[in-house]
Amino acid sequence: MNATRAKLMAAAVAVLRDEGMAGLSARTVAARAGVNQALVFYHFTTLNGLVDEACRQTVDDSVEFYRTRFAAVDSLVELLHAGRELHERERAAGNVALMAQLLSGAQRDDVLGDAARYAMATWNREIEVVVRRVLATSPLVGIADPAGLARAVSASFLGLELYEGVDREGALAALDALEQLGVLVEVVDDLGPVASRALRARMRRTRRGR
Amino acid sequence: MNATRAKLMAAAVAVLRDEGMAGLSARTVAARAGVNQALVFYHFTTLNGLVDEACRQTVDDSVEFYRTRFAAVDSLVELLHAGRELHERERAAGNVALMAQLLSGAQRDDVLGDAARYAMATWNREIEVVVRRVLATSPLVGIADPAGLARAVSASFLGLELYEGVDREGALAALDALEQLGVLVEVVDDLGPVASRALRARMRRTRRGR
DNA sequence: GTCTATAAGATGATAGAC
DNA sequence: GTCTATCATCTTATAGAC
Repeated sequence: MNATRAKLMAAAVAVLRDEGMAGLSARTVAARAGVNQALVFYHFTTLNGLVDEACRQTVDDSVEFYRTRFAAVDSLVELLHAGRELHERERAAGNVALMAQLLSGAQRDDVLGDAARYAMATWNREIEVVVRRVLATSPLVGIADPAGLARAVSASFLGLELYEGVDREGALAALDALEQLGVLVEVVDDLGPVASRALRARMRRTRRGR
Repeated sequence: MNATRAKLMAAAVAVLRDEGMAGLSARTVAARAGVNQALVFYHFTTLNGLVDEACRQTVDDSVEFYRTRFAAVDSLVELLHAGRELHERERAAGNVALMAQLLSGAQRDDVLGDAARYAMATWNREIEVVVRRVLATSPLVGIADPAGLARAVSASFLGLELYEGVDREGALAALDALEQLGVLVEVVDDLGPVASRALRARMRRTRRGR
């Protein structure tokens, strides 16, 4: 694979992480890559074309990295631990900030829109498999919706990352509170069969009541 | 109050909602307001100054609108209903999209950063009061953190709104799944005193174990 | 493939007429 | 307060030399 292409894609990701969509231009990216600005258009036709490819590859790499880790998860406790580890690691790598900026820019541009849809779908597909497997042995099976939960989790992480950009302490407090709620689900998960049955009956009733 | 000032502020909010930060410029805002571009700088000194004032006022107005509504909430069931109503209404008004774009732009600009901090703090303050009051009569009192939960809720809504911009169906599925989990908390809330005590003891143990 | 040079246009912001 | 006209700077993108 071409070395300049790779340098430009890495630089595009770096600029989006550090400066956001507002700081992105063919010139800022090229300067970061240490190459000439015209090469952006030679290799990727348009600036958004570069962002598109760069984001897709970043997501593919991340998801690939976690595939084996996810495969080992088969209980809610393990899922909470894996989720925390994933979040810490992705955050440190700046990948969540990257996604947030991509989604933000995607509201206006169709190319970025496709890239954003691809990124979210790739993550959601992976998360949904794990959530589905974990829920299978939980009292919540048949009640909770794995596809919806997977989407809620990834979207919430995005929002938390945006928030962290302006208020780090507040975002950390939010994460702790969510982990707390995760523990609640964990406790429910550990209920005996009688309590489980009662809970499920109660939730079915509440659902119908809405 | 000056009419042109008001028109420019309304136009800035409209542009941010419909086109995002990427579509914002003194010219696009002025065109939308039906006034000359130079007036942005006459009235607000800089473009970000205009965005700053416009966002602050929008947040103040929204929070003010919900203050009486929130004051009537004193149970988890009511909180879930009020939250759903608030979300629908704010989403329809485009205020969540506005916040998401503000937060996105705030990663790079200090003026927008201040505005974003103000907006989040204003919402969080209001939500936290309600969460605290509701938790007071819940088995989760002393376990769940109202300040953290308030921040988690507002940040998650932001992420969901960004996600909805690229995948409407996915975002709606996520919202439904979250409402489902809300029902779970509601069920816990309705436990009798014996079950409550058992749950709290169990959660304390789990917390220490971490 | 990579560079320089440059076109064609958008941007924030200001000066000055009215 | 509002306008026109303008500056300096930045943008994406291309043409053509090497």
